[in-house]
Parts: sequence; structure tokens; C-alpha cells
Amino acid sequence: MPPPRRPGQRAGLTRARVLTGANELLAEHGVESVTMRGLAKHLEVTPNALYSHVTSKTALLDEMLDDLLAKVQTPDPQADDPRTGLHQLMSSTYHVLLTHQDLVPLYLARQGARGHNAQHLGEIMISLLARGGVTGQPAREALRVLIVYTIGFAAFAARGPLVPGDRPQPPNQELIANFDSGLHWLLTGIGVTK
Amino acid sequence: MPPPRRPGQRAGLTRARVLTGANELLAEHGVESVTMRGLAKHLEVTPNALYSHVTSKTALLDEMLDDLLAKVQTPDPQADDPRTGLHQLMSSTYHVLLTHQDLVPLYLARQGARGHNAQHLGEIMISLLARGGVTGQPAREALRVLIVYTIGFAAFAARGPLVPGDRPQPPNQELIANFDSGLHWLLTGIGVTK
DNA sequence: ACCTGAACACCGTTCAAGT
DNA sequence: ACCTGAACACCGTTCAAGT
Repeated sequence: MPPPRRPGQRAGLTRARVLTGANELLAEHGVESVTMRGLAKHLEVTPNALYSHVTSKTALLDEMLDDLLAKVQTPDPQADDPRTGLHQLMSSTYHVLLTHQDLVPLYLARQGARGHNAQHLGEIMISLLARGGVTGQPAREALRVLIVYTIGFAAFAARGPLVPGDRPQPPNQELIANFDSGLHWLLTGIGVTK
Repeated sequence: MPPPRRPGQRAGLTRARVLTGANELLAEHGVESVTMRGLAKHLEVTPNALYSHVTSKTALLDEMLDDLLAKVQTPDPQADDPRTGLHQLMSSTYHVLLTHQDLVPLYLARQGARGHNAQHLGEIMISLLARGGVTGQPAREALRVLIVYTIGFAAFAARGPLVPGDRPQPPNQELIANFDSGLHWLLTGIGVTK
């Protein structure tokens, strides 16, 4: 809690402050608490003040989504064979998404993955597929299939809270194993070589 | 438009009328138009009148979601081999979901598939997997993988309208082909026999 | 440029009261 | 039992005005 400002004193809001405030709210009270009005109260400004730094709530959420993908661990091109690398990349993405379960449904409900981080991961996947012997149209199809599968599974774990206000449950071990099985089936079917 | 009622005259609302009214709104103006207040206006009653027939908006949407699955075509156990049957069942599910694109994100955001129709389809899938040589724990995992993949792909097609109020776009042929490729890879990886 | 006050046009849901 | 009037506690966003 910052000290209360006297009238006439600047709030000193920045785009970055708005972003971190939104992430604080998300971490402490879940997606449902991330409202423009709630965020404004958290930052001790009036709701409309936010619009000097963010064009809309949607734009704010999009930014939060793409920022999340920066945490995905990319495989070492030297150390790992392409199939293992692909498996690890998708697995890391899945786990990152699981840490912010309640944000995932927005991925599918909205734009999916169009931010810079998302695009970067896509390029890495394409190169891994190529090294695994999959190129051209099949590679583009495999890319989409792997993305949809991974985000879909994360969204599935993120079943809406039974009671609104519930915090995310601990990651379900059975579901994680299930994700791995499916990923294995997919990579086998696609024919990615080791 | 029903004729205007005189004061004291009953509205004659029923649970079924509320459901069909909601589906009309969905078909004509999209999910975003399905609000309790908007639905009330469509049915020419006050908003709170709906709560005599439906416990909440969430319950209403759940019912709408499960009703949708009744339209899925189930394969003929006699005519088709299990792998083809499974492919057709998932494909039919995918196309049914595509006809109501904007409803799909709710599937993943909320309960997924818990209604009677969803459960019935799950049982058919399990028996098809068994006939295809997949039983026990692998069958349960395959079931979830196939469901997540199918709903995920439908949700992916259902990218939020770029401009709020946009109506669903015509089914994208490229995406449909992509769904088929992935489904093929999955069934191959799972090892469902013909 | 950045922020406030006030307002617009909405939401879901509840409660007391009427028939 | 079914429905209305009125209210509660919210939303996202815009606009004019102040510093």
C-alpha cells in the first residue's frame, strides 16, 4: 500500500505498473478479480486513469498472456534430438500454462497466440520439426495440432472453479501423465524422428 | 413477437420456453447477446422472472451446451470398423461444435462435458476403443486425449470475433483438413486397429 | 500528458410484494 | 406458483474538465 496522495499530487502510473498490478491481482485473487475497476482500486487511482496507459481490458489481458510465454523453457538445439526437444518444449509450455490455470481459457476464447513470445516459440517448433524430418504443409499442420493439443489440455485442467472465488488447485499428477501419453501418441503419429 | 399482455395476465413462461428463447438469441445475435436481461426482454418478461425456471445463467448455459451434443452422429456399430467409427464420431462432434463456434470456449472455460449427452458419447467412444484393441488405463487416457483435441480444435476455430458483434465465420476448409490430419496422427499413435 | 468527477449503458441476482 | 417493482452490487468505457 503506497502512502495516500494529497490532492493535486501525481499518481505516477505507468504501463508497467498497470501490468504488474494486474498480475498481482491475478496471483492473489484469480482472473475474476482482474477488472478495470478492481485494478484501479488496487493501484489507488480512479478506473478511467488506466486508459491513459492501456487501450482496453482486452489489450491488457493479451499482454498478460504473451508475457506468460516468456517463462517457457526452450530446448538446447545442441544437446537434444528434435523429438525429445519438441516433447520438452510442449511439456514446458503445458506446465507454464498450468501455473496460471485461470488465464488459459482466455487463450482459446480469444486470439490464441499472436504475441511476440508466442510467435518465437512457433519458430522454434518449426525448426525442431524440420530437424525431425517434417517440413512444408505437414509441418504447418503439425504445428497447429501440437499447439491446440497443449493449450487444450491446459484449459481442461483449468476447469472453472466450482465455487466462484476458489483458487487454482494443485496440478493433478494423473492429468499430467495423461498429457504426456497424448503428446507421445501425437509425435509418433506425426512421425518426428529422433 | 407475442401480443402484449394486459396487466395481471400471466406470461406463461416455462423452462423449455426459456431454453428456446436463449437458443434463438444465440443463433441470431451470438453468445454475447445471451444475457439474463437480454433474454428477459426477448421473452417480454422482467429479468428476475427467469429465476423461476432457471437457477442461474451458468445452469442455463450448461443446459444449452449439453443439448448441442445431442446432434452428434454416432457411428453404426455393425457397418464401420472401430477406427473409422471413432474418426467419424470425433469428426461429427467437431462439426457440431463448429456450427455453434461461440459456445465452444465455454466448454473449456467451464465444466467441459458432464451432461447426459456428453456422458453417452464417452461410453460409445470407450466401446469403440475396446473393439479397436485399446482397453484399461490406455483407453481412459485416449478418451481424454481425443476429447481435449476435438474440443480444443473447435475452440481454436472459434477465435473471438475481431469486432464484438461479428457473426461466426464460415467453416474454414483448411482448418477442417488440419483437424483431420491431427486426428489421424492421434489414432495412429494410440494404435487403434481397423 | 496524466489524472479526476461524473456519467452512460450495461451486467447477474435477490427480496418483498402482489395475484 | 409465477411474476413485477425496486434495489444491490457490480461491470467497461467515454467525456469534459482540471493541473
